[in-house]
Amino acid sequence: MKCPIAKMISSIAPSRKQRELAQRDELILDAAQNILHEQGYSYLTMDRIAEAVEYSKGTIYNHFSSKEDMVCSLCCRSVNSLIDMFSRAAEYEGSSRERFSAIGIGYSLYHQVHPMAAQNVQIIKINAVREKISEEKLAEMELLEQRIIEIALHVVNEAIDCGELPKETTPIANSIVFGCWSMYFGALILENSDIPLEDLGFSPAVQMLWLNTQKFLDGYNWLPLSSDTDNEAMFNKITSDLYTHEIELLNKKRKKQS
Amino acid sequence: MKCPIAKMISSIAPSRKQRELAQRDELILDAAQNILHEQGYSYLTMDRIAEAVEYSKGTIYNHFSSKEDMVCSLCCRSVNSLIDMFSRAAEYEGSSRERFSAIGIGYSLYHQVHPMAAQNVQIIKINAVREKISEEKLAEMELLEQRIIEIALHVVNEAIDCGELPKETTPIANSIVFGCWSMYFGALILENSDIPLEDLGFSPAVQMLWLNTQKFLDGYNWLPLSSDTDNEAMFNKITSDLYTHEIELLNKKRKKQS
DNA sequence: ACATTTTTTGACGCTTCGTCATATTATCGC
DNA sequence: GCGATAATATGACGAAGCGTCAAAAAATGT
Repeated sequence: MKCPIAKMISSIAPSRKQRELAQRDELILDAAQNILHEQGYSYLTMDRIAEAVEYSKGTIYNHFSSKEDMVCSLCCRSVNSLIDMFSRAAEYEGSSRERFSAIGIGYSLYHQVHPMAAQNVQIIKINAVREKISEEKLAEMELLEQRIIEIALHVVNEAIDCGELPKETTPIANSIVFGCWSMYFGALILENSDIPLEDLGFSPAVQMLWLNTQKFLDGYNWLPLSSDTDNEAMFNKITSDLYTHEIELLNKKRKKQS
Repeated sequence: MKCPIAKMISSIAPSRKQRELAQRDELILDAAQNILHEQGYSYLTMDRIAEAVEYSKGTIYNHFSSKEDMVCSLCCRSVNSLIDMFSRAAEYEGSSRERFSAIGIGYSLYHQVHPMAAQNVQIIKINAVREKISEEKLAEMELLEQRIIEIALHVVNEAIDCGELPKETTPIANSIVFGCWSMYFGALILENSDIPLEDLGFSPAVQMLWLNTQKFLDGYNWLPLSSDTDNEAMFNKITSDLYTHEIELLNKKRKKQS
């Protein structure tokens, strides 16, 4: 439960020592991420991390109160990256609907490049795991989640304000964000677990996700409707305008695999 | 890895011994479910289960090759219950859209009554957990999943056949089923993990889920559109026509809690 | 140069999983 | 019924991993 170092880092004036510690935080997280990536979650143990960073286990525990705490920190890094991507998407020049769609594409893309990030999120959503994460880390996570929701919500509200998304009797902004969040999150997990979706007759998840998002937004009458749009062109334009970097990484990955 | 008894049960002629063993299977699962329900997943250990059923640990391992295998079996039971509910929903008299909506309501309802079932599903979707489940059990699970998807898919195809759901250039039946599956599954997990959705400004998940499903189906132009329907009345009618039993259980649960 | 505080270390205790040699029970031929 | 053989049950045990803490080492202050 105790984790003396972590608390120090969060103070305002970053002394040399504090910087060093923050740096080691990252070092440890990098090592963990590596192990996770190369060998999978079952192989991730505190002893192995300690060995990888060449510090003792005790020192690791000065940075992270538990293994779960560490995985949660990895998730925080992921969400931070997502916040970056979402922010870019939210400022994309184009219709409000394009901006919102861009967020979805970003989410898909990020998790294609970092499949193991998805696993981590999945893991820390389990209550039995959550109860082992420190209060502070959970609070940090919640804050980040709040921020990322805010970004999506903001685009929806812009759409309502400019009339591209009709106001209804019930407040819908939250429902739309929640709907997409759950849809993308659910698809991610289903895609990521070894269930052979293709054997069950499904197309690639990303493709269905794109179609479903458009239909979902159509259902809310978010203009312009997908029937008035060349969706494939829109997808490609957004991707190349916003996410060239991610596409490059993805291609590199695919080359490596083959 | 070995689990001699389990294999015997699956043979065709059910002798007295085999019936006894199948019964003990259930006994163990019930005990596990109980512990899970009362004390949570972290408290679920093989020793405790053994103690609860008054058999030794070795005997438990004759029935289930691992703890994860057992949780997966619990999930199989859940999916079987869901298949029952879905089948009822698929035969509901009413429009195809009502039948499909009824499936969604069933899913929501089931997991409201059995929140811990959701946790189990969540857990066995994690790859690090999956790799500890026996091949046979995973195959069983996949078969059940296939059957349940089939039910939903069938309703969609009926809708296409009778013209209530317009055919499009791309095949959409799978996308619709996958879209709902991921949306419900994702919402379930988000709702179930201790994230305070309400603090983030969200309404109850079930409510949003219902709205979002309707909008989603509207997007696909599945007739009759929700704008031409009294959705609340429809929700209530389906619930009382099909799920009185579940509603009763839910009310009992609520009474207990207060 | 010494004292005090901070940080690091890894051996240790504890929990849990899953196994396997042994004990117990059931089955069957006679 | 009875002894032999097969099937099943048992729980002590080894292995692995988490998290702790007293003691060692390093840093800091005087």
